[in-house]
Amino acid sequence: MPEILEIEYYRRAGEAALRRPIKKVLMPDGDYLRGVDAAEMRKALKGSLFTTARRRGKLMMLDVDSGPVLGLRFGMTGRLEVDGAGPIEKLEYAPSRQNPEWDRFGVEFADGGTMVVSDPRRLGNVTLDPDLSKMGPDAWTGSVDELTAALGTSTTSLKSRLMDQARWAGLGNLLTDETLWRAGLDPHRGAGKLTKPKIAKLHKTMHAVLNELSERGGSHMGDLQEERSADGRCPKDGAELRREKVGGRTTYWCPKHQS
DNA sequence: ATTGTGGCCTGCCCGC
DNA sequence: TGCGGGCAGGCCACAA
Repeated sequence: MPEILEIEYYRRAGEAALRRPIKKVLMPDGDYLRGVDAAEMRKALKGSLFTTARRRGKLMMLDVDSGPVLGLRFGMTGRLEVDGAGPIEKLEYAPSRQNPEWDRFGVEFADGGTMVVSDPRRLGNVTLDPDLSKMGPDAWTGSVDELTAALGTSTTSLKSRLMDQARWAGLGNLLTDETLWRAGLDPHRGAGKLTKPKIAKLHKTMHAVLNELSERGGSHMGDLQEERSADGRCPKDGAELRREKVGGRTTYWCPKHQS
């Protein structure tokens, strides 16, 4: 489920996990660790505490006072729970009922509380010292110039470029569709073919989407969302929405006003 | 290098 | 009610 907005909710929730000594590292699913084994992870966290909760794109990071950085990626169905509660949100596709079997990683604090990553589909992962060099600017804070650079002269579709985390980090399928729909841009349009004013509009629209949907409660709260189904119609002009794969992802868009 | 594709996993929903 | 197919908000390895 999570895109940049949800990861930001998790980051905020993660602030409740700061400055609490870690008593135990919970690793019920060894495969959930990437590039680090259970012993190394335990060594890095046990007896230490988190000092900062950060985020870049869809990557959440918790700085550990002893030096390492814990990286959390949530995949499509991951969620973070601190002291048994997740941030308030509606889970559209992820199972809404919690199941302890889906706990993949966590820590138990000396005070008895916990921070747990639950991920039914196991597409997320946990790392130490995540490599940020292959990640683009954060979509929420990136500038117009950075967006322009991210689009570059690429001939790939605008949609797939916006979702390329190595160029522009944070947008997922829903936020991209909502943004392009509001900006009146055809998702198939060549990424590197936008005029300067179009890029400026895209940037402005994207920020409006992020700020607005963040307040509404998440990536699934877009104006387009409820029409994301068979026979969906454009909320702007009533045209029948197209549903097709763009950049490998199911895409809804309005052929009447997106060009 | 860049771009497209398939696959990873599992749960859920819909139609039969 | 049960079953099978298709779907899923992400990301990575791989091939062309």
